[in-house]
Amino acid sequence: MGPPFFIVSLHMQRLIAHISRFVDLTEEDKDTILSVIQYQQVKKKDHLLRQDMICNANYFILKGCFRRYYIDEKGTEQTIQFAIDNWWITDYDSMEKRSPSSYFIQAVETGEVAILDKRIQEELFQKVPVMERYFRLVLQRSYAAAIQRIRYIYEFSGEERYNHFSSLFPEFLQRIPQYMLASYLGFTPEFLSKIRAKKN
Amino acid sequence: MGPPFFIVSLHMQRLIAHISRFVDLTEEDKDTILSVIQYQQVKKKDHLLRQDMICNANYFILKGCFRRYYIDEKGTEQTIQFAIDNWWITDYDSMEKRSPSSYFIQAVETGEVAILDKRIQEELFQKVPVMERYFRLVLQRSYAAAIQRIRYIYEFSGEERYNHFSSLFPEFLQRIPQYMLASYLGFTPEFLSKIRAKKN
DNA sequence: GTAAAAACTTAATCAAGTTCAATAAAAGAC
DNA sequence: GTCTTTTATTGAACTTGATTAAGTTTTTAC
Repeated sequence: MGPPFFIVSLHMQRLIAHISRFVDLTEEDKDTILSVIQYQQVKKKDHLLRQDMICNANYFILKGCFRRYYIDEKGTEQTIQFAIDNWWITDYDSMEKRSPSSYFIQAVETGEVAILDKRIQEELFQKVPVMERYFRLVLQRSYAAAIQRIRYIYEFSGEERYNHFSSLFPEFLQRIPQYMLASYLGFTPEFLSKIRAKKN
Repeated sequence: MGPPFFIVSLHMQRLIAHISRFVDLTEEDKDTILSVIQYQQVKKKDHLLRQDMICNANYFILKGCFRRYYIDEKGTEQTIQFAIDNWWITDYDSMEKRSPSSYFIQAVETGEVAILDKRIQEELFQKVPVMERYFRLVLQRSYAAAIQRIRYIYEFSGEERYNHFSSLFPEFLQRIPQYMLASYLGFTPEFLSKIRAKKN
C-alpha cells in the first residue's frame, strides 16, 4: 500500500512546478497531467528498467538519486548517467525504436518517481500539446549537457574531473558509492582511491 | 548572387523530406516552412557562428560537411561535432540562454545550409505546431547519440574508436583533415598518425 | 551482535596516449 | 610553377591511468 493520496499529490506538484518553468499550463492542463502520470516509490537498488527489456516509460525524479548503467564486456557495471530531483531518466533509444535496452535504470537510494508511460505520453501530447514543447526544451538542455560532458572528458584529466565534480556536488559524494562515481567520471575505482589519498 | 529559385527550391526539398520522415505535413505546412526558412551557400572554411557571438539560428545541412569546434586553453582547435547531410547543427545553449557561444561552426567543405532563425522558429511553431514535435524527435536522437558517444569514449581505446569510425564512414576519411578527426575522436593528431602507420 | 558480502585502499607493474621537436608532404596563393 | 602555409609523420622521453592482487574497512542480513 502506498502513501495517502494527498501526500502523493503534494509530491507530484514538483513535476507541475518543473513543467511550469518552461511552459504555461492552465489549471485544466495541470489536472490532465496529474490524472495520467503515475506515482511510485522505489527502494534502494530496485530497478525501473533492466537490460533486454523494452523501455516503456520516462521517469521524472521527485526525490532520491537514480542511475543508468550498463554491464561492459568484463562484467563491470558502468554508470553512464545520474539523475536527481527534477531530472528525467529513460532510454530514449529503446523507447522510440521499441528495441531491447542495453541499460539498467536503478535507484541508488530510496526515492520517488513520476512515471510517464510511452503510450500515455502520446495521448497527453494530444490533450496538452504544450507538453511537446516542454519535452523539446528539456531535451535541448539534456543534449547540450551531454555535449558539455564530452568536452569535459576530453579537456580535463581524471583528477580534474573528480575535483570539479566534488566542488559542484559536495553533498553527492556522501550519497553515492565511489565505484559508481568512478565509472561515471570515466576511470577505475582504484584510481579514485589514489586521487583521494593524494589529497591527504 | 545566389543560384536561381528553382534550384534553391529543389535543394530545400531535402529538408521537407527529412521533416516528413518524423511528422505528417500538409501542403500548406510545407509552403509555410519553405517561406520562412532561408537558403545559404557556404564556402569552405567560412563560419556560421564564431566564439563570443550569440547563436541566432539552427542550421540544417543540405549538402557538405560542417563542424562545431572550440579553442582550448593551449590555443588548439577541438572539434566537438561533425554534421553532414540531413543533420542540424547549432549551439542550443547559446541560442536558448542568449549567452555568448564558446563554439565556432564552420564549413569543412563548401556546402549548403537551410537556416532557421531563432525568432522565426518561434513563429513557425505557432503556424505549424507539428514542428515542435519534429524538433523534439530530432533532439531525442541527438541526445541518445551523444550519450552513445560518451559510452564509446569510455569503452574503447583511441585505436578502436578510429577503426570503428573509419569502417562506419570510409568516404569521410578522405573529406576531412586528420587533425579535425583526431580531436573529434579525443586524441592528438600525432597519435592518429601512429595508428595509421601501424596498419601498414 | 556476528558472519558474510560489498566497497574501498594500497602498491607494483604495464599499456595507452601526450608532449616536444624536427622533418616531410601536401595544399593554396600569387 | 614556385614560394609559403598548412597538414601529416616519426621518434624519444614522459605522464596518466589500467590491471592485478592482496589486505582493510564498511555495510547488510539474519
